[in-house]
Amino acid sequence: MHCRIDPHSHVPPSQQLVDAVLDEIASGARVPGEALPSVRVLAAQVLVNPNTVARAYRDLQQLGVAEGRNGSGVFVTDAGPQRARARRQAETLAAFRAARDAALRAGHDARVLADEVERAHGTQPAGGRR
Amino acid sequence: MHCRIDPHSHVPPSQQLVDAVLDEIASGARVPGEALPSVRVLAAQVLVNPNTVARAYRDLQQLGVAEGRNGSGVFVTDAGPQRARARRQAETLAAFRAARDAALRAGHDARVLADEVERAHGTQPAGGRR
Amino acid sequence: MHCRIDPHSHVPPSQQLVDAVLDEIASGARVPGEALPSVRVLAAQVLVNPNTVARAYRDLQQLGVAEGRNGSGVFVTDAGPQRARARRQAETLAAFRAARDAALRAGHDARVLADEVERAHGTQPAGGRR
Amino acid sequence: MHCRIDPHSHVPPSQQLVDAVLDEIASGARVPGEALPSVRVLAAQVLVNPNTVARAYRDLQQLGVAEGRNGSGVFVTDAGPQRARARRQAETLAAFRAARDAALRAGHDARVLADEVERAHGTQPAGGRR
DNA sequence: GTGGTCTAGACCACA
DNA sequence: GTGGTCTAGACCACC
Repeated sequence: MHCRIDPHSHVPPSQQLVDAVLDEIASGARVPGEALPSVRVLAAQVLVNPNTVARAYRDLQQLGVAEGRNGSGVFVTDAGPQRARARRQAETLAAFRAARDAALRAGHDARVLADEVERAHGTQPAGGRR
Repeated sequence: MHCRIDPHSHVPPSQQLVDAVLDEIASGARVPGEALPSVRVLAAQVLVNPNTVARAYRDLQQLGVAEGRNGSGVFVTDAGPQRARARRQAETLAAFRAARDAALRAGHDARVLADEVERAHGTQPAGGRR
Repeated sequence: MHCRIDPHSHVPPSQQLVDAVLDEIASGARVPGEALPSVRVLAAQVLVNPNTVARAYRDLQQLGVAEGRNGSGVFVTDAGPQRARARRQAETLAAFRAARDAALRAGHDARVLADEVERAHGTQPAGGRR
Repeated sequence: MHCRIDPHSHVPPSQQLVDAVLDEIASGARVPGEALPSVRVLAAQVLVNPNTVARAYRDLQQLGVAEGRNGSGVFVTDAGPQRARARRQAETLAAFRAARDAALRAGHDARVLADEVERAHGTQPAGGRR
């Protein structure tokens, strides 16, 4: 899991985790039937409380992209990749438009912003993971 | 003040107010020496508690963008427009980049995103207000 | 009236005015029977609302150092100088000790502070007005 | 936390708390990484509303002297002692000079005031805590 | 348990 | 009328 949790962000850590896992599933980095990292392992890795990870996993199950099996862990569902992709694409597009509007409203030039996107294209491959 | 407070957003209402006022000052819709809406009036207008508006105004003063004059109101400072512009431009650019990265990571095409920016150029004039 | 009202101070403007007038009476710059500046004149001079001056004058009368006569103004009482002196000396000494304690607590050197007092002696004559 | 909140003072309780905490950090009584008393505990201790303490802690964070960690408490930052010292020394020196001027203006003798400082030297050690 | 924010209502001082 | 602060009690998310 290549992600950094920003405790100063307004979006709560548990949701940052959900988004990160959705990204991994959507990008194919996690395939159906594959297990997610254990709660305590992931908690140690991203430096948050295990309860926070547990909550994120619960949310992922509620979204239908993951399922908990007895006591053996949490696994990506068959429908996971599709749902994750749909959800993340819709979310990020909406967020992108909102950020674009705010930036234009603040006086940024549309050409400069478009250039920010084009330039990032090489640096940040579309389907890759961070 | 043309703004809507979204109580479901993760960003707290008081900060939404701060951002809205910064936008107005940055865009020139409020000029130095001009009074902001009174706490009570704005509170009634955006349907939040007066304390929430008071907190936003307090933050604006702390940013050096507005100053409260004892019993007569809160006014835009001389340095207000400059500081508001600088702050909003930095904030929105950072948010734009973050949203761009998230969108690319979710699989959106860079050319499509760039097009989103270009197309919005006419609809959303750079210096305009919402 | 040589005084500046600081609207950013925690001590309210009306009390700053009271202190300034007490200083003048205590120092002998205003003698018994002498009229204080009219409310509106003083208000214009120190850039505060006439109500604020009126309140200060009311407080001065309540302290017994000034008395309002019919409609002709507010005048220094016979006991004014004595009371003003007593009050200001007690107040300023207490404030001085408190400021001294806070400064020492913050790590300032007592010798340096004492020097601040000695050096000011020439600059700031003891019985003078600012 | 050895402090008394004076509800009759013109300086608001939340700022009295800020000053008290700054004093503690500046004096070394609280070291970087150390937690401040919890909002609720301190509120009970000094007999103010928890919101008042929360506001003081918020101000301390905004000064860069403390940082809130999400659910575990508020902690002194690495730069805390340095910033607290700088701020308190500047504040108390300014207040000392103002009190000195007022005392001189009220007729106190400079030598007596200087003596007040010297005499307190033994009683009130420079780096000590109250 | 922790802090962070909001709502609601009050008081104060100034204009 | 204005802003500024406090109190009181609630909700949320994290530890």
